[in-house]
Amino acid sequence: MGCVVPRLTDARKELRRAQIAEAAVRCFGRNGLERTSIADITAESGLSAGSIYAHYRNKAELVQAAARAVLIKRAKVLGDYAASDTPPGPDELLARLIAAIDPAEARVGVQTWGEATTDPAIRHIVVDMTERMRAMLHDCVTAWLVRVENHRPDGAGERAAPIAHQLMARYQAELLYTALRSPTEETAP
Amino acid sequence: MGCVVPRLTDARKELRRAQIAEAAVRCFGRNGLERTSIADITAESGLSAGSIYAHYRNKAELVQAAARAVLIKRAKVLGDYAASDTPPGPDELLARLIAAIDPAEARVGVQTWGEATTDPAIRHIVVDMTERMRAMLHDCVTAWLVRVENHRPDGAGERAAPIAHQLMARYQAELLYTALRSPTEETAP
DNA sequence: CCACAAAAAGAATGAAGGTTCTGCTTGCGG
DNA sequence: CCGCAAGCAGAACCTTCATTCTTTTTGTGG
Repeated sequence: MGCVVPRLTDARKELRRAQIAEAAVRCFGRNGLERTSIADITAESGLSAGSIYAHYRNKAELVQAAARAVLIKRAKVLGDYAASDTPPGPDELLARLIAAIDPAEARVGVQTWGEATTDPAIRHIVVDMTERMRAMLHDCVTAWLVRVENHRPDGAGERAAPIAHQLMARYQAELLYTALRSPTEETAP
Repeated sequence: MGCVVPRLTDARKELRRAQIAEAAVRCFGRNGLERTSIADITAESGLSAGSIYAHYRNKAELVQAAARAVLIKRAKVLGDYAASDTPPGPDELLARLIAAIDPAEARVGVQTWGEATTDPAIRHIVVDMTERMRAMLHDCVTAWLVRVENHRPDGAGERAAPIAHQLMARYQAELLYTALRSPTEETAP
């Protein structure tokens, strides 16, 4: 008895989902969340509409997946610095984060902000990841404070908060500027 | 001979355009740029579809008008402080600007950022207004520098630039947070 | 007052695109 | 090797608007 077999292993399934999500991110970055049709993603991913709907219930879920993918990738960059044993100072940290911004992903990121203003699911994702990133920034700054200013670990946390807040603001502003700079022209020799 | 007469005077026409644009801003703030149909604006403004199309060539133009309206209003608030003869310091200035943020308009503002990533017309409006606001911020800070630090006017401009840049970043971040905070619930006693 | 054209209303149109449906393909347990 | 269900492709469907067209209203110059 029992099922004859599920055809795609979980890992394969996740791979397909990722493949679709990545194609979606490229499309979104090029044409925007709403101006991207399923047909566009179909063309970009090489899969068919039916296949896409086998992996995502609807377009909204795809948008959420794309948003998550972009934000997670961004958080990962920050995580590397946070885990580093030689934490860079705030300005240096910001500079590195800015240098790591990918224009296409910045565009999708800003688009998700717009979407988050009305879509609760997206908003949750954005707010959640923003808080997570600010926490990592906070950890980073705290570590730096302890190293450079020889702060006691307990006092450093409090001092780090406004700095982390400001870093986040400046980083987000830079994301916005990057997204607005050269939105279409990118394939120049 | 000659035309019998144009029925609406220019002032009246401009009033209608504003009426429509304001209704559009309300709708956009509630449901987002793309999820707002002409029918929605029809209901909100009390006018008919035909009438709207008599004042705006298409929806894209309406979106542009809404974006302009929101940004101009924002710039006006800043302009008042810039024109003031007792310029507030950067932190005070920022606090006042933040206090003047209207949640609904913040939402539309953020939505236009998202749209600007792919729509050249909107991008132009957003970039243009952003630069204008930064310039006003710069003037504000310069005036304050001259007053408080007794800077020579020539040196003050250079010193003001990074401060204005940072203020802008923090202001925009605050706009984003406001837009993400309580996006739907607003009509509570 | 009248006539006339602008302006408004609202139904009609048509296209676009998300979702579903119908078979064909395929890889794996037996 | 065989068969079956999952994957997949792609056409079909159907809703949802943006936009246009037709008709009615309205305000003003003469």
